[in-house]
Amino acid sequence: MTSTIRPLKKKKVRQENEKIILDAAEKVFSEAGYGGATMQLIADVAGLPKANLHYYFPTKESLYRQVVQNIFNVWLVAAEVFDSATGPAEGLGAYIDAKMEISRRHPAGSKVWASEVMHRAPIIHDYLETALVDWTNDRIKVMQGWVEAGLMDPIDPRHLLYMIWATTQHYADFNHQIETLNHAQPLSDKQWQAAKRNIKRIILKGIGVPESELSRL
Amino acid sequence: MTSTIRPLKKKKVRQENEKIILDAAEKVFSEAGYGGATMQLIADVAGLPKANLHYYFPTKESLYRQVVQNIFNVWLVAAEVFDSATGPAEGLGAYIDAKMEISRRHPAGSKVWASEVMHRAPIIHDYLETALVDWTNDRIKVMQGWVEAGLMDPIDPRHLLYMIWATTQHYADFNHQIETLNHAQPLSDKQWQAAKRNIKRIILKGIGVPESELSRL
DNA sequence: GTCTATACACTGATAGAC
DNA sequence: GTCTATCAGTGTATAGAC
Repeated sequence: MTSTIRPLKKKKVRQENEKIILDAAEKVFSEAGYGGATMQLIADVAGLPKANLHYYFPTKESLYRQVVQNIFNVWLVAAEVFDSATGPAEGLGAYIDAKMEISRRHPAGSKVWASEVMHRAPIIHDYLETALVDWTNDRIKVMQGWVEAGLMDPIDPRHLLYMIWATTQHYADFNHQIETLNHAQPLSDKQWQAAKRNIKRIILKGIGVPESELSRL
Repeated sequence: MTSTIRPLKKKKVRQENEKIILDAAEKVFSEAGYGGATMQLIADVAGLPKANLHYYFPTKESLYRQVVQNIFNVWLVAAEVFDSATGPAEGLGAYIDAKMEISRRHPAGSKVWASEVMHRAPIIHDYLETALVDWTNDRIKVMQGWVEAGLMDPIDPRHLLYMIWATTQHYADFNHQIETLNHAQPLSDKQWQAAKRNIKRIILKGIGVPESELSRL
C-alpha cells in the first residue's frame, strides 16, 4: 500500500519545491543577472536552506537553464495565435496583443531571456539554432504568402518580425525606464491598452493594412 | 622646466591608460554582465596588471559607472539630428538612421546600457530621472507639434519613441539572435541598408507620412 | 606610476547528522 | 527529504617594494 502512495507523495513534494525554487530563481536572475545572482539569495527568496537548492538542481547552471527553458515555452505557446489567422491585421494584431500581455505579466522571464541572448546565449545556444530558427522560418513563409496575396506591402517579413519582438519585449525589459518616464508609476490599465493600440496601428498601417481594418483595434 | 612638462606627460599617460581600461571594461561588461565581469578579466583584456585598474578606478563600481556614462553621451550626441528637422519624415528618418548606425558600430555599449536599465538602473538612476526625462519630454513636444500641424497622424509620441528605441537597439542588443537567424553570419552592408529602409518605411508610413515622401528613403 | 604578494570576504558545492 | 557545518576556490581591494 504505502509503496504505491509514498512515491506519489514524494513526487508531489519535489514538484512543489521545484516550482518554488524556479519562481525565486527567475526573480533573482532577472534582477541580478546570472553572475550577480547567488544561490544563497535564491534560497532566501524561496525560503529554503541553500543546500536544498543543490539537492533539486545539482548546479547553479542547471537551475538557470531550467528557468530559461520555461520562458522559451511561454513564447512558443503565445505565438500560436499567429497561425489561425487569415491575414496580417488579424494575425499580427493578435500576436502583438499576446506578446504585450506576456510583457505585462512576466517581465522577469523576458529579462532573463534578453540577458541570455545579449551574452551570446552561452547556455541555450542550441535552442536558438533549432527551435527558434524553425519557428521563425515558418512564420516568415506565412507573411510572404500575405505579401504575394496582396494583403500587405512588399516589405521584408524578417525585419517586421524583429520590430514586433523588439517593441513588445521593450515594455518588459525596459519597464523601469518606462516607469521612470511615467512619473515613476507603472502603466495603468488604460495606458497598457493605449500602448497596444498605438503599436498595432503604427505597424499594421505601416505594412499597408487599409484604414478600414484599423478602426476596430 | 621639468616641473611644467612632467605633469602634462603624466596626464597623458593617465588619459591613455584610462581609455584602454574603459574600452576593455565595456567589452567585458557587455559580454559577462556586471556580476559576471571580473577585474582580473578586464585587466587581462587591457593588458595591464589588475592592481593598475584599482589605481585608476578605485572600485569596480566606479569603473562601471564611467562606462555607462560614456554610453549615455553617445546616445545624446546621436539624438541631435532629431532637432534640426522640419517634419517627421526628415527628423525621425535621420534619427532612426543615426541610432541604427550606433547599434552597428557600438553594440557593446548598447548592451551595457540595456543590462543596466533591465536591472532597474541601480548605478545611473539619477541620469534616468533628470537627463533622460528632460530630453524625452522635449522631443515629445516636438512630435506633438508635428501632430497639430497635420504632418503626422494623432498617435501618442511616447509610444512611437519607445518603438524607435526598441527596434533600433534590438539590432545591437540581440545581434547574436539576429546573426543566428542569418545563417550564423553578421548582417552585410546591404542587409543593414535593407533593415534601415524597412524600419523607416514601416514606421513613417505607420504614422501617416504620405507615400510620396517615402520613395526617397 | 607600476607591479607582486597578500588580506579578507564570499562563492558554489558537498559531507554527513537527522 | 532537510539542514548544519565546512571546504576549496575565487572575488575585490590593498600594502608596500620598486
